[in-house]
Amino acid sequence: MVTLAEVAQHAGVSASTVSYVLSGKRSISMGTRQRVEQSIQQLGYHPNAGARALASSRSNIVALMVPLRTDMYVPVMMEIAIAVATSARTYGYDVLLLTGEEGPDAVRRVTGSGLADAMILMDVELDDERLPLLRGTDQPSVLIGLPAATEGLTCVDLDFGATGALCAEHLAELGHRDIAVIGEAPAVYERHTGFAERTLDGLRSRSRELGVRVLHRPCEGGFDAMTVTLARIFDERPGTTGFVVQNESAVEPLLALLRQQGRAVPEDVSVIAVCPDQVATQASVRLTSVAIPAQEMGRRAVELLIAKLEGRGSDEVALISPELTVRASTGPAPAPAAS
Amino acid sequence: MVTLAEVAQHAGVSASTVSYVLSGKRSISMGTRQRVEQSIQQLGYHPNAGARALASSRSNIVALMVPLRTDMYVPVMMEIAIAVATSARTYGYDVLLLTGEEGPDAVRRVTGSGLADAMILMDVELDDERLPLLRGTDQPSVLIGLPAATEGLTCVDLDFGATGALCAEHLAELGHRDIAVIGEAPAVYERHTGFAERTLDGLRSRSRELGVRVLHRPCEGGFDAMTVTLARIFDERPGTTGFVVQNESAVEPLLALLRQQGRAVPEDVSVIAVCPDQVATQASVRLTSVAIPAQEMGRRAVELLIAKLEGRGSDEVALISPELTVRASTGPAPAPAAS
DNA sequence: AAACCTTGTCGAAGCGCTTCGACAACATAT
DNA sequence: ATATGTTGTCGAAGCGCTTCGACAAGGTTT
Repeated sequence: MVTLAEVAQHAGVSASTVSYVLSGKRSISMGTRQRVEQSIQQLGYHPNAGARALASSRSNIVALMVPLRTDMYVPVMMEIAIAVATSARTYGYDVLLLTGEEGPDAVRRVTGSGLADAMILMDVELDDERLPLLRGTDQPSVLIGLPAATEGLTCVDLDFGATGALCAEHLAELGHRDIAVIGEAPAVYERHTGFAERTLDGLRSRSRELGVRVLHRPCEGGFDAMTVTLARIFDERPGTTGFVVQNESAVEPLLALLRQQGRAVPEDVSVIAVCPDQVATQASVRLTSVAIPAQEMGRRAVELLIAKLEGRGSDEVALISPELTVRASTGPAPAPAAS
Repeated sequence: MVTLAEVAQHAGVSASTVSYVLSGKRSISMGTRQRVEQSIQQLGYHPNAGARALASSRSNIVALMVPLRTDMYVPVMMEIAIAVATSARTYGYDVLLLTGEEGPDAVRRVTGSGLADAMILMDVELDDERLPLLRGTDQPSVLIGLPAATEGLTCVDLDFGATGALCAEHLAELGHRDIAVIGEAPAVYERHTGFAERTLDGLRSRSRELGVRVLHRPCEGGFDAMTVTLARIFDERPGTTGFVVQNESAVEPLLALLRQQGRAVPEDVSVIAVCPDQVATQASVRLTSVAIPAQEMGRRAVELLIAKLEGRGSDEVALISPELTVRASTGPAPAPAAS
C-alpha cells in the first residue's frame, strides 16, 4: 500500500502538504500542487479510509437502512437504494447497506462506532422504534416515509394524501360515482406504514367533496386474493366503475379478472394504479397511474442529508407532489345500466 | 464518545486487556473479563470503526457491487442484496453498496483505500472489464454470475445449463415435441451476461437428445412485445405446445395472450417459467417453474467470501442445482390436431 | 529446590491520516 | 524603513485501536 508519506517523499514535500493538496483546506502553490498530483498518479496512491476516518472523525459513509421484507414494492425499494448510492457518490460518500433486521441496534451500532456519518431510513413506520434513537443523537438522518410525529426529523416522501386526492379527482371528472380502492395487504396496514392510510384519507376526503362513494378493500397480491376481493366489491357495490390500485402485485390479476368478466377497460371500468411508471407501461393495459418517484425520493433524501452534514439545512418534511399520467386504462364512466 | 481507554480505566485494567477481551485473541481470567464487560455495558462503549480499521488493517466491511440498471430481475437482485447483507452480519461484516456505475474504478477505489476487505460482484458479464483487476489484486472476491473464463475466480450461480435441461426434460416427459423459449430482451444477450445463453444451450442440447424441437425468441418484457413475439412463434411453428419463459416481465403478457387466443393452460399449452417462486405462485396461473434461488445465492456468496477472508477456501465455481416445481401450468401435450 | 511451562496482564509502538500553530518569504500599507 | 498582512509550507501532536514482547505469578516436572 502506498502511503501519504511516500507520496510526500516522492514529491519532495511534507506529508501535511500532500494532505492539504488532497483536501483543499489550505492554499497550495500551482507548482507544488502539480508535483504532488503527479506523484499521486505515478504511485497510484489511494488514501487509507480507516486512517482518514480516525484522524478526521468522518467516515464519508452514509448508512442506508432498507426493510428486510421483500413482500412489497421491492422494485421501488431497489430503485431508491440505487438512487441513494448513486447520488451519495456524487457528494463523495459511500453507502453502507443495513437491513431492517437489526432494528434499533443497528442505529446504535452505526452511530456508536462512527462507521457512518449519517443515515437514511426507509420504510418508516408511523411509530417507529428507531425514531427516539435518532432524536437522541446528533447524527444527521433522513427518513424516507412519514412517521406520525415529525418534530426534530427530516423526512422525504411522496405526498400520498395528495396522491389519493388526485385519483379521486381524475375519476370524478370522468363521471365515476362509485369507486373501489384495492389497498395493500392487511399486513401493511397492521404494520402502520402510514402511506397506505394517507392515500386512503386523501382519496376519501376529496371523494366526499366531489360526491363520489368509496369502497376500500385491502388485498394481498396475487390472483387468488384478487378474485375474492373483486367478487366482494361487485357484490357490495355492483355499480362500481372506477378502481384505484395501490398494490403492485394486484394490478395484473385485477386486469385479468375484469377481462374474464367481460368488463372492458376503460369502456366499462376505469383503473388507476399507484405504482412506478415501469409497471404502468408494461401492464397488459397501459395504465393511467400516479408514479412513485423512487429515484427522486432517493436523490432528495441524499440532498437533505448532505445539507445537514454540512451544517446547512434543517428539519423539514419534503413531500413530493404526485403526478398523474393519463394512459389507456381510464375513460368516461359508462351510462348507468338501464336496469 | 466513549473510548477503549476510558473503559480500561473504569474497569481498572490496561487498554490492551480490554482489547483482548473484545477480540478474544488472548486468554483472560473470568474476573477480569466480567469486570471489563460490565464497564463496557455501563459506559455504552462502541469500538471506533476507523481506529480499528487503521490498527488492524481490516475494515470488517465487504463491498457489494450491484448493477445500476433496473431493467431486469430487480426483485432477484434485491433479494440477493438483502441476503448478502443479512448473512454478512452474521459473520460480523457490514456491507458497502456500490453501483455498477463507477465500473472498474470502484474496484480500484475500494481495494486501494482499504474501505472494504473483500467484494462481491453481481451481474457479471462474460467478459467483464472488472475481472482483470480482481485477478490482479489479493483482495478476496466472489462473483455472482459466471464469466467466460473463471480461472483464479470464485463464482456462485444457478446452474443455468442444468436449468435449461430440466425444462426440456419436463416438457419432453409430458410428450411435448415442439417448444418455444421466450428469452430475455435482446439487450441482455448483447450485454453477454451469460446466463441467458447457458440456459438456452442446456435446453437445446437436452432437447436434441430427447427429440424435441426448440424455437428461441428473445423478447422485451411487456404486453406489446409479447404479442408480436407470440404471433411469430405460432406462425413458424403452429404445433408449439410448450413454452419456457425466462423473462419475468413476459410471463403475465404470455398468459393473457394465450387466454385471449383460447389456448388453455395447461390443457392446450404448457408453460414453464424460470423465475423466483414468488412470481410463480402469484401469477394468474400457478406456474410450474425453476426457482431462482436468490437468497441461497447471496448466502453462498458470503460463505465463500468469508472462507477466503479466513484463508480457508479457494477458487471454485459453486453452481447451485436448479429445482423444478410442478404447479398448474404444465400438463401432458394435447393429441396432435386432427388436421 | 531448581528448572521449566502456562496463564493473565501490561506498556509501548505504531497504523496513516488530519490539523494546529509556527514561520519563512514575499507583498502591501504606513 | 518599519509595521502589517498574505501565502505556502512544515513539524508535531494526536485520533482510538491492535499487537508484540516482556514479565510476574502460579503450577508442574524433575
